[in-house]
Amino acid sequence: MPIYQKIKEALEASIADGVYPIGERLPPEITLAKQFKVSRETIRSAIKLLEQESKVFVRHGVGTFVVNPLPSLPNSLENLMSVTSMLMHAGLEDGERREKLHKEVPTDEWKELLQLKPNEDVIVHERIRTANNEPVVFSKNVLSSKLVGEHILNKKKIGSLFQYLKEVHQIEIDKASTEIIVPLHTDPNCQKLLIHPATTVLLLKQIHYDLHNKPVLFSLDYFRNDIFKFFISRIRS
Amino acid sequence: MPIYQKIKEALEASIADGVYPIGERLPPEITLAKQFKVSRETIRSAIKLLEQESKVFVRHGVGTFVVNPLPSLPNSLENLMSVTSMLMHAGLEDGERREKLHKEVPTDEWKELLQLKPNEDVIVHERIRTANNEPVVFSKNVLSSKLVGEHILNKKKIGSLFQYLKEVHQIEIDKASTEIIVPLHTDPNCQKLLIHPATTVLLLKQIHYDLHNKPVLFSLDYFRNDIFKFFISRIRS
DNA sequence: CAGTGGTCTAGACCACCGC
DNA sequence: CGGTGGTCTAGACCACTGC
Repeated sequence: MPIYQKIKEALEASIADGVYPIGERLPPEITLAKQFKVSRETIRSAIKLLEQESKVFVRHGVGTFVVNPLPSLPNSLENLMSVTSMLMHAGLEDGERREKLHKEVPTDEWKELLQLKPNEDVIVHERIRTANNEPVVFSKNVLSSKLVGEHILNKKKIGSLFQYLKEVHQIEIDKASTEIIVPLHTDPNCQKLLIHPATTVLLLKQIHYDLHNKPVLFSLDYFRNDIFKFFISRIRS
Repeated sequence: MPIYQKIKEALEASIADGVYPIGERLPPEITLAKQFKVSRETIRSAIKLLEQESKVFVRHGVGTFVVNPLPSLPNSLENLMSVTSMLMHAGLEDGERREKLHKEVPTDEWKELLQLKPNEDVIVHERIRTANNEPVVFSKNVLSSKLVGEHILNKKKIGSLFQYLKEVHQIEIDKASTEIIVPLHTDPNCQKLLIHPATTVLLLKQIHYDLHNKPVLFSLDYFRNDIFKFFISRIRS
C-alpha cells in the first residue's frame, strides 16, 4: 500500500480518536510532512483522498478542517452492482424463475442504445427473482447476440449476468447510465410484483458499459420498494 | 486557469478532432510532457481529470487509451440542485402555492436527522409548485427554528430555499443524503399531484448539509414523474 | 528485457486569507 | 504582512505489462 494511503488512514484514525476534533484545523501540510517524514506532496495526496470522501474541508489560504462525519448510506445507487449482488446484500436467497430466453430482432431503441450494426440480433432474457418464494425483482436484459454468441441460449441457469460476461467473455461491466422511473400500475412487468397492497415498484432503466465505454447490456429492472431501499449522495457542482 | 486544466482541455479537443481516435493510445506521459514543455506531474494531473470524467482509461504499465464518449445525462441526480433550479432547467415557470408555514415541535425522526438539541423547535414549510396552473411538485421542508430564526414566518414568498439560506444566513447547502422512494397512492402528499391517470410520483427524502456537513434542512419532495426525468451515473467500486 | 504508468522527493513560486 | 494551501519542476525509483 502506498505511503499516502497509509497516511490517509492514520489521519482518519486520529480524527476518530479525537486528536483532531470536529471543526478544528489540521496542522498545516508542511508540519504534517515533517511529522510523517515525507514530502509535502505526499501529505497533499493523503488529504485529497480525505477531501473526496468529504472527511475534511480545505480552504485555500486558511487551512484544512475536520467536518462532521456523514451517516453511511447502505447500498448507494451510484455504486453499480448486479441484481444478484443486491439480493445478497439484502440478505435474500436468490431464487430465479425464467420467463424468457431467446433471440429477437431488436427494436429501434435497442439498436441505438447498444450501438448495434444493421441486421445484428439480440438475446433477450427475462426472469423473476424470488425470496421466500415471493417475487421481489423482475429483470429484462438485452444483449447483442454477436457479442455473447448463441451458446447462452442453452444455459439452464445463468445467475449473475455480470459474472457470466466476465468469466465467459472477459467483458467487464464497469459503468451504467440509469434512468429512475416510477412505472404505471398497468405496466405488465410491474404487476408481476404487486402482490401486497403496501407494495410499490421502482424501475431502473439502464445501459451498462464496459471499461472502454462500449455499451454491452440494456436492462429494465423492476424492484419492490418495500423490500429494497435506494440511496444516493448528492453534491452541489 | 492552471496549466494542467489547459492541457486537459487541449487533450480533450485533440480527442474530439480525431487526433487521438477512440480506442487508440495517447502518447506516453513523458512524450506529452516534452510536447507541452511541462513536467510529467503536470501532464499526470491533466490525465487524472480526463480519467475522472471517464474520457480515457489508464492501464498501469501499458498506456492511456481514449474511450467511447458516454451520452451526456441531463440533470443527473448526483448533482444537487434546488427544486426551483430543477423547475427552471425543465423550462417550467415556477408558480408557488403555500400550504403551510409555521413553527412546530419536531418529531423524533427530525430531531435525530437534524441533530437538534432538546427543546429546539422547527420551522415547517409546505408548498405546491405549479406549471401552467397544474401541480408538479409538492415539497415539505423542515429547518431548525434556532438556525433560521422566526423572521422567516413573516415572509410572503420564499422562492428558492437554497438561495434564501445563502443570502440571509450565509448557510451554503452543499451536499445531501437522499433516499429514493415510490410513495403509496394513499399518501396524501402524493395525491395532491395525481391529477392525470398516466401520472406517477417519485419521492426524494433528503437531508441537506452545509460545507461542514452540518445537517441544515430535511425535506420531502414529491415529483411528478411524467414531468421530471431522473438520471444517475453508476460506477463499479 | 524495454517501455509504460505509479509513487515520492526537495525545492520553488504563486494565490488567497486574516490580521 | 505572515501563514496557508495551489501549482509546478526535474529527477528518481518502483510496479506492472507485453514481448
